[in-house]
Amino acid sequence: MLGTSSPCSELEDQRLADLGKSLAHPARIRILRLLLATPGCIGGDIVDAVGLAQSTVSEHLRILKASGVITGEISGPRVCYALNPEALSLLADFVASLKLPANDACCIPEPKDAP
Amino acid sequence: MLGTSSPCSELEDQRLADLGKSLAHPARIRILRLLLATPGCIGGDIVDAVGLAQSTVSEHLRILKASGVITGEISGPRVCYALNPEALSLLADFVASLKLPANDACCIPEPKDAP
DNA sequence: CCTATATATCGGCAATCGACGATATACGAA
DNA sequence: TTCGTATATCGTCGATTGCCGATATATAGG
Repeated sequence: MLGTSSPCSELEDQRLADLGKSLAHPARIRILRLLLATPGCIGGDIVDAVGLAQSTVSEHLRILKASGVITGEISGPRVCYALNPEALSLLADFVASLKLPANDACCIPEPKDAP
Repeated sequence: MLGTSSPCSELEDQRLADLGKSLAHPARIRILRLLLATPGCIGGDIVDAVGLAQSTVSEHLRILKASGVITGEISGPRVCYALNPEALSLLADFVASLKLPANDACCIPEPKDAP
């Protein structure tokens, strides 16, 4: 039906929501903090730091990786996780746009009702 | 200065996660966009714009209000919703901090001192 | 080869989320 | 007052999430 009607809303809303979801759990925030603070962080240390089961931490890492916020590179028997802050640029820009005075940042959401 | 050294970043992690959760749904992103693009205060128009049931939209508005991202002021028979971008400052600062002098030195510091 | 380590995946369970319709409440207007 | 509009809340349902233990996979080393 609609599909490509909206130039910049539908898809971007979903993408922004995915990025928000990747930040929507304290364990994932903590993981990001650890990656920021640790020069060359690896998984085992993350498990200790967050205090959850290894499988649970692995799942959080999977979510962060899926949203692109972190990268995981196999390095021998371990995996090197690293921040990929560029993935959050879209979210950062959106949040920043909310602080600007009332302007039409992108496009005005249109009612579903079509003429 | 800000905090008290930070014996409990756990609270801040939770606060950041709550803010992230408020952005973790495309309908809520869309509502924020609408509030940004609309000069006046609106209520019922939001329901039309997101295309969900009125009770569902009200729930999303409640979530946004609970996290402080928007404010709702009673204005006659309607409610005037408005952005409160300051509530997102904590999240914005956190995201920005991830981009800073980040650890460019990826990965493990070599297994040099292997036993 | 076999063993130990590190990470990923599977199965299951309780809790939360998102959606809806129905209903309740608050206010202005007639 | 009563009526109509606008928003909030309630009850319920299916889907998803977060957590765990157990197991699978991959690699380094003996």
